[in-house]
Amino acid sequence: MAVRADALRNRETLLAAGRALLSRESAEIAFEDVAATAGLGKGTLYRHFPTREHLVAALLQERFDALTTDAEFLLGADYPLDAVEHWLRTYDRYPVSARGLSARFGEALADRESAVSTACVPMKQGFAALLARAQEAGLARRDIDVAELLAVIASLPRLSRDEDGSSPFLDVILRGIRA
Amino acid sequence: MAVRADALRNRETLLAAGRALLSRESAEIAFEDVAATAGLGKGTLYRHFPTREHLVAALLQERFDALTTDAEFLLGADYPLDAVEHWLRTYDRYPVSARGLSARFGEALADRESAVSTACVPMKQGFAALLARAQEAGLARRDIDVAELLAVIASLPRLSRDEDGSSPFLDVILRGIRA
DNA sequence: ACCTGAACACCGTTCAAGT
DNA sequence: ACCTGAACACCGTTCAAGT
Repeated sequence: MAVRADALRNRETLLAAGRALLSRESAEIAFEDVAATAGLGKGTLYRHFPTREHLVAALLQERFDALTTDAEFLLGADYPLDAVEHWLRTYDRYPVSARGLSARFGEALADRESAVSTACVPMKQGFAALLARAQEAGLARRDIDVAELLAVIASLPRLSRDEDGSSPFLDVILRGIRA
Repeated sequence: MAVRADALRNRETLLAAGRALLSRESAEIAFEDVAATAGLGKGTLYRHFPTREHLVAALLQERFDALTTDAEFLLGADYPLDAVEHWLRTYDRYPVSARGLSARFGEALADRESAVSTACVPMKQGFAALLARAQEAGLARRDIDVAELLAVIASLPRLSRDEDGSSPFLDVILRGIRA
């Protein structure tokens, strides 16, 4: 049950390499290259992260956690709908950047089986609570699937981005959510 | 300048093979397999379709054409906003199905350089005209990027689909479009 | 003018051998 | 218990030789 020190260190090295690759290339990452950049064997990479999805999930974990905290905090806000919109803007602005990553993210969020999907369950629940409050106040529509909403926003084409990193199309969606 | 008969026939065979592959597999298509299924050499495939995008564009052409015709027809409708919504529902329901295809489609639509993008210029223009009419009537918002709107709808997660093939999330977007 | 398929390269994945 | 890298497989792409 004890985790060897070198195993832990390797895991960190792999994550660092993954982070570097994801932020550099706008396109796709050669999974193999993560191992190479980390200076480790391919087998080690596969041992720690069975699929590239698992690596992505681990990399996004911090962001998920931050967003979960945000949601919990906003639960105490005065205006439920404002809280929902504020959270979604933050969510959208989060530089899931790195092109392919956001697309993959969107697909994964909608697919309940995926590694990323389970990694962000708390975040989803946090936002669902926020939304529920707005719905109960009669401010938001009830026919909204949280997973789909988040997936759509995550995969908003990253082309037309404003300077602050937000997507102009988000306004259309926010407006569509209101009751 | 004259096209050889066998070249034309091969092109059709390749398209048929591509169609078959795209409708069967829910996931991705091995580009190579298109040539194999068609019973032709890889070189022939590459001659006709330099990238898999070009093949996809050719396959989608009929649909684009049909949608362009729809848009032209609806330009004569009585209620501009209804016309816009009707057209978008048809667009959404079009079984661009085959999983990966719709995602690829969404990305391509947003990317002006892509082969798919140029293939659907008339369709985009047709819809843009419909939308402009609704905007002039004060029924639709003006801050809408046509390419982005179509790209988003095309990449709506294909998971939660109603029986008729439409996405429930489309309602959120339609509502968000209204002035 | 077009077609073919061998040949090369790249990348994902596994696993026997090592520590 | 974990790491390594050779080895295999698959697929994309090119191109010299053929018709």
